Amino acid sequence: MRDEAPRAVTAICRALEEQIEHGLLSSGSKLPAERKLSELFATTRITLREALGQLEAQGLIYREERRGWFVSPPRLTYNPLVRSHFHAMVGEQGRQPATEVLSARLLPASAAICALLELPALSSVIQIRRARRIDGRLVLYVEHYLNPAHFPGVLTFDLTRSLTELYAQQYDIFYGRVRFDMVPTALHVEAAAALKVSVGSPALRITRINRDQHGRLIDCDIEYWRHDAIHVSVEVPE
Amino acid sequence: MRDEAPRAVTAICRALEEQIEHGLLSSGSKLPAERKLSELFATTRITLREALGQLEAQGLIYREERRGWFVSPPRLTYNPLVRSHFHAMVGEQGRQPATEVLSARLLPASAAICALLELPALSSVIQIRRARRIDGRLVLYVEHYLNPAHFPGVLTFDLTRSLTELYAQQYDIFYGRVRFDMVPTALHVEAAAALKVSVGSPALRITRINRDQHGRLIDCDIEYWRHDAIHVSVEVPE
DNA sequence: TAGTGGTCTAGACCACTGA
DNA sequence: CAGTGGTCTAGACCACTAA
Repeated sequence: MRDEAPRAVTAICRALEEQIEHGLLSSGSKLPAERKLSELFATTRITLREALGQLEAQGLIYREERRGWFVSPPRLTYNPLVRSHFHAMVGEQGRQPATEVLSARLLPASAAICALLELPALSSVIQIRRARRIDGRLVLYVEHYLNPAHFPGVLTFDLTRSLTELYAQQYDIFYGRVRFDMVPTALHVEAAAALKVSVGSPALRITRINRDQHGRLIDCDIEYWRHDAIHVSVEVPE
Repeated sequence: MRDEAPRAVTAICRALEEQIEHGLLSSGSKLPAERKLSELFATTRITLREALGQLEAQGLIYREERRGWFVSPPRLTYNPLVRSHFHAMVGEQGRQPATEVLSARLLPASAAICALLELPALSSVIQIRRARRIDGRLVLYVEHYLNPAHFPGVLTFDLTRSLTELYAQQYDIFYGRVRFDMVPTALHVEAAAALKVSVGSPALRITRINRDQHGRLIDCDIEYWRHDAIHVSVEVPE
């Protein structure tokens, strides 16, 4: 049943795993070129890339589009039960956060967004698209959709900040009930482009639907995390 | 920047997605042979398999080792905050659960298990390995590790049942605090063999560390879910 | 036993990155 | 501009599944 075939792909994976574990290839460092590696392991690039793909699936290495393969840094711990935001969470774990705004505008809500925010047909929503980094590495692509009724003039503020803080300081709005939905999936074209990785890379999609202190639906986020950058932790009390 | 290249792989993905969405290929049905498909799309098997791999990453299709490709059924909703167990959860969602025991025995605890259960060095633990199905499809491989001090004679019972119920009925032990850790990763050799899929298939690993009503660490589970079979949902109260 | 998926070879061209 | 990754071709053999 188990045959432990000494497949070429398996052998390459083992060799690279071992080098990484023992710190010969340290977190964030770049692997040699694919052609170099395929020569080193006496195989073809196709076979070598299959091995790299498996290590990527495991979350041990990752790639940046056209730049090569790198050793994955440790995962960020994400606790949905703790009210926090990206910058605080990353900082608390001793890492460097960064945010860039890709676009921010009012647009017609798609049917899916209308459903999430319980808006009537043909509503407008404020969409904010952002990309976020940890220690310089792009790890998260987010689309925020805000109910414009609650956030007049929000597009005039600095949107690289935490929205949580902005809501509190400018609108006296705080998060109340929140619903999280997490689905392992792959990056679509837009998310892949924003994170500078190839379409179809594995990802964890986290959808958040947020209510405020009065129980009103105020906004929702659709987050795409690189699958190797995150670790979700939930502590359930008695 | 965006170039929307009409790549062969992308075109194949689009075509198959469209057929699946419109129900021409229904949930659970088998795709034609790879050679047939590569002929149909006028390309090589390598290229075709790249496209299938992307659809697999998205969770739209899955494969069974050496049996072919199938359209993925809907995901099971998994809510860590709701105390339930596999059979109840699956049944409530209108699906057919099934469990098989792969092995059950007392063995020396690995260092990792000692740490999770806070056992002294060189302890023994009870290991139960099981595979679980939804509507006939293998979706979950689990390793349970029980502190033997709390469960004398547990190996003599029927272990295809829910352990939650067994603990309650035979030992008056109920779950108290529970800690969940969820990590997107790939299936290792044992898990892949149990689920009859290829090593390195994407998966969601959920580690549960369970305490009883007295706050004692009683057991832990290491679950490997097929990544396209699950959808984690968490509702956070105010 | 026929057909299928799993694996591998040995190349090729292009677009882009980084020096 | 050299080198790299992204993509693709056109085959091959083997082990296993299903009839």
